[in-house]
Amino acid sequence: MNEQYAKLMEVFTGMAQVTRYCRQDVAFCEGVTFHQFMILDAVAKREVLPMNDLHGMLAVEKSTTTRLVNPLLQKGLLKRDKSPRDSRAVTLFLTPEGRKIQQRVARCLAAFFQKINGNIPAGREDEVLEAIGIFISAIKNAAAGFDCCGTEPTQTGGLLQKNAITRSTQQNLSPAENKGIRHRRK
Amino acid sequence: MNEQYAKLMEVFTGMAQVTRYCRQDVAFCEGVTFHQFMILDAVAKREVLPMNDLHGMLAVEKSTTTRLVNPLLQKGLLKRDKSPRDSRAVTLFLTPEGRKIQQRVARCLAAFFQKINGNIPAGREDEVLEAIGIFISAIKNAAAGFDCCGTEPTQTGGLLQKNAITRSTQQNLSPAENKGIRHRRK
DNA sequence: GAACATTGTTGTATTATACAACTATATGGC
DNA sequence: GCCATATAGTTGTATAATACAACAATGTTC
Repeated sequence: MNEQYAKLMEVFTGMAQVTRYCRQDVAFCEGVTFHQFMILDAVAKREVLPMNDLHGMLAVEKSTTTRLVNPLLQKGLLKRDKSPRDSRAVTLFLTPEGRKIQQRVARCLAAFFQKINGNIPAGREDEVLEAIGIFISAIKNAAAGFDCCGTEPTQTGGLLQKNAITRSTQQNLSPAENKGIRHRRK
Repeated sequence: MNEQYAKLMEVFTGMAQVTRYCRQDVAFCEGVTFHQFMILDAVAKREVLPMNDLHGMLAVEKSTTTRLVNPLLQKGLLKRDKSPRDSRAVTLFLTPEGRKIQQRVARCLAAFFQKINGNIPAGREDEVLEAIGIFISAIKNAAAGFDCCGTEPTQTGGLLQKNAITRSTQQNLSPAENKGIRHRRK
């Protein structure tokens, strides 16, 4: 059991390292970052993607979705439309330029993936991929509603939302006691 | 091949989601974040950990290491020492409080890990874990020196360092003239 | 001992991200 | 139809993570 713990810890460490490789602010290819490409790819797959679906795919807050999508709009790779069914909702689709970039990056990525595959012992590629899938699902399920120290119910139900636990214990540093009150503007 | 691509893309998406679960700024347990715990754990394992080793473990720049360690020092969970061999170098060790927290969080984490294991089909736990290990190594190897679109040699040799590719949209490179002004101590 | 290399910190800038408050729209009960 | 409430998205604000550059204090080499 203790050994299992050590192994898992190592796995998480490895995942953290790998994750940092796909660094968010670094352009992977064609001027888009890895995560930006994930969005392009998701849109490409669906042709027209409701913004609302993106929150879940990225596992982030809706405001974050907005901000992650913004640079792609600014670059002219994505466009927005109002949903005809619900005029609050927004859908995303690729511009011609966006489609071009998506395809180019996909080709680059395929090369990367091939290199990864080349580093997996021959014949075990499928097995390994399947195992990762299992593992990821296992984590997601374990994470859903898991509350380590009983700090709080945390029944927000989000798939991976574990927020709300004492947002940082950051004390002093910059006092900045301007705990400004929310003023309605306009 | 195209299917392989789709599968890998899905895996990366899943990893991104899972990673965000271990959100960096959110306390996981006992007031420390997941990543902070990784540091505590690393120190606990080695008793005395040279700061310099941490860069690689975390796969970050040295300045980042400094800043990631800082909150743990402030909380009194870690202390620093000068290395006796090299007075530039710093080593880290746990305070009694730090040891206590590390153990407590480790227990929480063990529960989490157990839950994960519980979500893996019975009898396949080891197989799955091994596969992840293989996969992570494969990515690391593939990432080392991989340059998607031939933007540049990028022969910096770091294990996962892929920096230096057009940092964001930043165009105006700082002129080369700031290159030789190194000595002006005190 | 001077030139260079290494370790760590600090200055600066950018991205990712959440939460709260807000706007605009939808929906269900009456 | 009208209100109360719910939902989709945006914006204000704040913080963390992170890199790179420049620096300081040491070590190393010849």
